Amino acid sequence: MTIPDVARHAGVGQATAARVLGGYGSASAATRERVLAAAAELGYSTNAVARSMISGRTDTLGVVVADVENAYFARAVRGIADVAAKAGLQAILANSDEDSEKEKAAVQLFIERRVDGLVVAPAATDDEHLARAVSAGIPVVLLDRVLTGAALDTVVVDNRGAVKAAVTRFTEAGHTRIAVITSAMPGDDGTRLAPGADIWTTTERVAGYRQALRAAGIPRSAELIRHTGYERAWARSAVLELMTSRDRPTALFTTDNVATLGTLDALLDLDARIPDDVSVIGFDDAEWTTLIRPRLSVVSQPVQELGGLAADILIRRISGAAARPRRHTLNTTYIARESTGPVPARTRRLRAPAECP
Amino acid sequence: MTIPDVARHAGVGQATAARVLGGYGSASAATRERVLAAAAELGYSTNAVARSMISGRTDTLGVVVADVENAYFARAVRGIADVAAKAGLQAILANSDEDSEKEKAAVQLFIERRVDGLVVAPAATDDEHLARAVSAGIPVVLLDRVLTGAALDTVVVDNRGAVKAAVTRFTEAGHTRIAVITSAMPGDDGTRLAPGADIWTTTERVAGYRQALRAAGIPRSAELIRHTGYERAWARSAVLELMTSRDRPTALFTTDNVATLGTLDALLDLDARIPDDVSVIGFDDAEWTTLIRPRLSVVSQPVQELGGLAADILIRRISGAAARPRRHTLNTTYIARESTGPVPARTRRLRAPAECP
DNA sequence: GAGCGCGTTGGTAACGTTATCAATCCTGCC
DNA sequence: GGCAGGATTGATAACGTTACCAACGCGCTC
Repeated sequence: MTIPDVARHAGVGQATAARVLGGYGSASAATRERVLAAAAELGYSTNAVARSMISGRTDTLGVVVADVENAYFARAVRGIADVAAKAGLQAILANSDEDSEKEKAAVQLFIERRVDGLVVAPAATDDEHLARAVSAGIPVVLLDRVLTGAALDTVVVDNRGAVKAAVTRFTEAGHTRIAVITSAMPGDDGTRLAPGADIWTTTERVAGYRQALRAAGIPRSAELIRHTGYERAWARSAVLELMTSRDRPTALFTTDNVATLGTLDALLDLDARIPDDVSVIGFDDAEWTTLIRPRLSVVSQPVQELGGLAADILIRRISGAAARPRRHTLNTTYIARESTGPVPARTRRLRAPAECP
Repeated sequence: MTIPDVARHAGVGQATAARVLGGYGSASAATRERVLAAAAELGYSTNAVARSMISGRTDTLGVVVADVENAYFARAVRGIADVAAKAGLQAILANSDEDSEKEKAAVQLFIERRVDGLVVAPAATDDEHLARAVSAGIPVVLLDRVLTGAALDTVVVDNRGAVKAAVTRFTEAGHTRIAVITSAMPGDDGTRLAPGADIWTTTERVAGYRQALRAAGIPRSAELIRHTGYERAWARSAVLELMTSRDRPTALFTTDNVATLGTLDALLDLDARIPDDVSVIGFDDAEWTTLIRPRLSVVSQPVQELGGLAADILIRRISGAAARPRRHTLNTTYIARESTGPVPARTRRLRAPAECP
């Protein structure tokens, strides 16, 4: 069922039927009614593909995140989809799994689909693929992560400052053995990153940790920085090892969801008492942080707003806003709960559980 | 940059350039090379919109769920997107918020977009909008929920059986005061559903609960069925009220994520000891269920497989499979952890915390 | 040497909409 | 009564690709 069909059935010209059905131009009340009636009778539905063909717009946004299953990205996607829907756009989703090749392939597909805009949480460290999108006339907004050197709108939080402030609470409470656990992919040893695994967010958070230590005059020690990879179980075993080592840390900062989960797994397995044996602060609040005892203190970020703002900027760009791309930094909040305390007088020996293979 | 441009630049006919770039038909190695070189030089990228225009396929799936932010749907969407991506399709996402009007609007949009297939977790109780999609040649697969009377492929778990089995563990342990908490919208009192809020999944789970009671010869009592609405805080206050009432339940079954979260909030606020004061089983395992003490016993469902299977069926339909639509039921697993125990000898009086406004 | 078949090539129609422009109708006014 | 001017109408081009078909050249066979 196409416009010519409806036009014939209503006894009007194609162009007239098209105007009524497309809601543009003018038509008399009488013809409008006849066309609408004919359309209803024939079960006509607009072909958005043909419309996009000529209008040049597809009313879609491409969204590339690491993994929707991750609560952080799920919330961000929700924020994007909500704002997009309000503007009549829909979101097409792609998961990169932090793999820059997958990300590039997804972006290429989005360019071919002629999406109206692109929200990307970049795993890649270069922006060639994104520049291609921009030069194809597709505005791009970066989410969660800055890409240095790329002239793109970017929506982030002040990761470095937030972590510095949080870790400073540790140092002010007297902690000097403070470890940081991330779920970035480790290189040879766990204290360095695998090539290509330098996600901006993680790097910034570790930098904030370093700044806090330096400000407190605490010498840095490499073995307290643990990159554990994107599986919860890997974070668990890294922390298990860390916490049973000689001169173990008395405070842990986890830079993300997965690291936090694995870290708590380990502490539970070790029967470590929080905060008596070890203090913990996590990055990013989750639905379960008030369900555990003690409740987990966290750095909370406005994730859904982050996504919403990204979509908002994109929509403005799509409708022609030409301002210089800039970085938008949203505020984080430190939520003090009960997982932090003073340095234990004597560090109790923790025993790793027997591992079952 | 279009095919005619590339053709001109390469000094070949349009059709020849089109064949090389579209990867169909035949072309000599020499011309292929020339065309590809010209395309690269001009920065040509296929226009998928134009391709869809004539091929009739858009290589997209429409996905309608209640809310991606909900871990259940996030996992399902991930399953769908993975299988789709493997087949060269991308997923367009729409959130219905359990609102059947939003769902219908989203489906209509998807029809206009000419998506190749549709995965829907229906909030609506009729299937008129879905029938429209089918008659427009778009195959539809239902996810998580059955729509009685609709001849559509459906991917679900045996909710009734799973809940019956779980609740039977309560009855076998001697519990007789067993409550069920759902996050369906309540009607006038909390024990009935609001009009239009009868989501199949919830109804089935409550039916399973009823069957288990009947099988154990326990008379049903309406005040033990609580529909609390889709906000965690609402589940909390309902449980607060329930657990401080006379003759309170000694076992709680929560039918979903949100209800489980709110229920645990309430029990924590009441200082209720699990399972000494009250036993708890939840539906659907979450990442935090092993993080709380005692660990939460749950009915676990293969959510990602559910989504993957839905996408799989859809893809088969798209490539022409004509078998009669049927229901696919995946298995759930009961995971026994530590949140269940025998009936307390004497029910300890629980005190509601002072509410702060 | 003519004919046949196959790989290659190019011209052109088609997909279903919106955009453009000219033609027509109607109304109000001088 | 004639005419200006706006509202309404319809024919047709255009978007960029794939589908279709005819034409060409080459090697091979009879």
